[in-house]
Amino acid sequence: MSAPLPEAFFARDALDVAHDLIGRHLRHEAVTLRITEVEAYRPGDSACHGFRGESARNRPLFGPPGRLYVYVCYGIHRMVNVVTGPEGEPQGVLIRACAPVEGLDVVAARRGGRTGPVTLTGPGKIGAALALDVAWSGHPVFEAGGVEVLPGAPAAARLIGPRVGIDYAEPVHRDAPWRVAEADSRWVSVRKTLRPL
DNA sequence: ACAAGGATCCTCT
DNA sequence: GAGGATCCTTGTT
Repeated sequence: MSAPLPEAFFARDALDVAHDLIGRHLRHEAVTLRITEVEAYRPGDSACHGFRGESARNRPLFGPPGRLYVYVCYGIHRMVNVVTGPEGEPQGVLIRACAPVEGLDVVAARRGGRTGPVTLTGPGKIGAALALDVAWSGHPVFEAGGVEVLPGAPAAARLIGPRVGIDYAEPVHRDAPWRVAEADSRWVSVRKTLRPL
């Protein structure tokens, strides 16, 4: 039994938190996952949802750190972020892929009868596996009893590369190596644009 | 009230 | 490797 990482863990720049989150655990009820791939979205970043100001959807991004920011993408997928940095600055880390630790049977049951092996590579699959929706947006991850980020074991060997699906961003942000993944893990998406740290 | 587009996923070839 | 699915959020009339 380990306590969740404290609020202060998330009160840093999104890129620092992104690197430090690889190998940590994400738990919701019976399901525990090890984080294997993330992306940092930062203040002044034209790919960040907070770049064009605050709205009802992205409000948690501007709030204090250590809270979830959950939104719906393409009308289907629930994307899970953890807010970072000081209150007032829009920044956070998107969870893109995980490895199963516990509760894989529950995850499989949540896949709506879909056949084939359960995969956790891709942000939409993480939201589904943890049964999160936008009602969880704003929920703290440093308190026991809901969604928790646990210490796990940080990964020393990492890969970095550009983020996925943000071609609309300014080139300086589009090409920035703000995606981080665990090296030597099969639970990583879009591997071809990643390189050793 | 409406139209447009999206930090994706899955199923083909 | 390419294209369609699918529906919520946002900004504009």
